[in-house]
Amino acid sequence: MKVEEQGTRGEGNQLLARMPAALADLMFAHLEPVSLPQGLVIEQPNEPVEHIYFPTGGVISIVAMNGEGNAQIEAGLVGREGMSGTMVVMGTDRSPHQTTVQIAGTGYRLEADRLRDALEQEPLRERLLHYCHTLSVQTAHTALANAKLKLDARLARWLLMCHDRIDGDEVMLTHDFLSIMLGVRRAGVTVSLHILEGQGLVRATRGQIRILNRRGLEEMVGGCYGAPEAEYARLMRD
Amino acid sequence: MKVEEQGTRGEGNQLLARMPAALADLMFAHLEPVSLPQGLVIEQPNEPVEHIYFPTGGVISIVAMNGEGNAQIEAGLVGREGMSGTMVVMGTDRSPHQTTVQIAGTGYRLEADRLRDALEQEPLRERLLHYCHTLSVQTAHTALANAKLKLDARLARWLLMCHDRIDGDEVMLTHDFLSIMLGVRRAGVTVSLHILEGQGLVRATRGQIRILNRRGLEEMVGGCYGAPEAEYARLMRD
DNA sequence: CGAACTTTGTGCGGCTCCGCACGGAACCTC
DNA sequence: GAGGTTCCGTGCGGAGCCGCACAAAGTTCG
Repeated sequence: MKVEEQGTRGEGNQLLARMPAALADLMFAHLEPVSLPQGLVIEQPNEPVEHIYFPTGGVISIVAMNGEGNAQIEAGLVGREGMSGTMVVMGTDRSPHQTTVQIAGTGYRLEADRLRDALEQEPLRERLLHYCHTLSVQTAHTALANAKLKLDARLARWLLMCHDRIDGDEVMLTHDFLSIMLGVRRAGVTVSLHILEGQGLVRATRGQIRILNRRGLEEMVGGCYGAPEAEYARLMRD
Repeated sequence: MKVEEQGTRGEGNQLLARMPAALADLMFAHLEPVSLPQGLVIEQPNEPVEHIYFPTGGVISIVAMNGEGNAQIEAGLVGREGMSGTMVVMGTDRSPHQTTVQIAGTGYRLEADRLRDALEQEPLRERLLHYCHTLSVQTAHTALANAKLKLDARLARWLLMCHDRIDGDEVMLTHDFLSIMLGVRRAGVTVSLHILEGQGLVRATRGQIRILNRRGLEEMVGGCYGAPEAEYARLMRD
C-alpha cells in the first residue's frame, strides 16, 4: 500500500473527507475503490451486510418493501454526502430494506468489520451518527411528501435531491425507473414531467432529464424540500 | 433517594428495563416520574431538547412538518417500548420535527445531559442505538404506507401500532386528531372507520375506538405492518 | 437496413380522496 | 334544561391518480 495512495483514499466522499489521521490504519487503508453500475444490489433485506459503500459519484437508493414484496418505495437517497450500511453504525448487521445503485457512479467500499473497528474512534462515530440522523430526517420528509404532495411536486423533490448528488445537470434515468422509486405509474411520471417541462423547469429526452431551473423546482415543492439538507449542513459543516 | 425507589425507577418502559446496575447513579437516580397529558408538546422543531421522555403508558408522536408549516405528518409513534429525544443518542440536540403527546399517559423524564453522560456506558448506548434504528425503520414503512396504501388500510396500520402501545383495546382519540396524524380529511377518517366497523374489526364511539379484531386489521394492511415491529423484537429481545 | 426491443406519449373509464358544506348527536356548563 | 361546544355523519362536484391498453419514437444488433 503506497503512501500517496493512502493520501487520496476517501477523496470525493464527504463523510470520509477531513478525517483524523488516526483513522488511516483502521479504515482508510482498507477502503477499496469500486465502480457502482446501475442496478447493483448492495444490500438485501434481512441479510447481513458485508460491505459498506461510500459513493464518490452516482446515487444509491434505500428501498423499503412490504412483507409480500408487492409494494416498495424509496425511503432514502444517498450520494457522495453519505454511505450505505448505516445499520452497522447503529450496531446491527442487517435491516429490512434493500439498497441498490440507482445512478451509476464510483465509490469506495469497506468491510463491515473494518467499519466496526473504526467506530471505536469517537470522532468518526459521532460524524457517522450525525449522518444517520440526517438520513432519518430525510426519510421522515419522504413520508411527508408521499402523504401530502401531488405527483409533480414529489417528482420535483426527487429531482432536486438527485441533482444535489450528481455532477452537472443531467439525470440519466428512465420514467420507468422513477415510477418505481416514487411508487406510481410510469405514465404518471411521463405526464408529470411534461408539466415540469411546460414550466421550463426541466428538459426530458429519452433516458435523460436535464435540470434547467433549480429555483423553480424548489418553489414547486413548496417547503417540503430542504429540511433534511439543512440538517445535514448544520451537522456536517465542520 | 431511597434504595427501593431506585429499584422501581424505569419500570414499565422497555428501554429502561433490565439495565445494568452501573447505570443507576448516572441515569436511574435522575429519572423523574411525569404525567403526559394529551397535547403536551415535548419537543419543538429546531430547538434544543432539554428532557428525554420514556413513556410507561400513553403514546407520543413525532411529527415532520414542512418549512411553511402548512403540511405535517406523523413520522413516528412512540410508547413504552421507546423514548423521545433520539437525536441526543445520535449526538445532536435538536431536530426539525415536533414531538407531542398523542394519547395521555405516564412516564419518566431525564435531563438531556444526564442521558449524554449515561451514553458513555457501552451497553446503554448500543441498546438505544438499536432503538433509534427500529424507529427509522418505522418511519421508512410509514413512507411506504403513505405512498401505497388506501386510507382505510393506513388507518388500520395506525390503529395496530397504537394498540401495541396501550393497555386494553380502547384508543381514546377523535377522528379529527387521527386525520391530522394521517394527513387526510377528518371526514375521510370517519368513512374509513365505518369500513373497518362494517368488517367487524373495530367499534367506534364518540372519542373512542375499540379494537375488536387485530388479526383482521393486520390482514387489511397487507404486509405493510410488522417489519418495524419484527426489527424491534430482533434487537431488543434480550 | 430491417427486426427486436426499450422507452415514451396518449387515451379512457373508474376509484379514491379532496374541499366545502351542513345537520345532527353527544357532551359540558351554568 | 337551555345554550354552547365538540364531535360525528353525510352529501356533492371535482381533481388526481389508477389500471389497462396501444401506438409511436428511439435504440440496438445482426
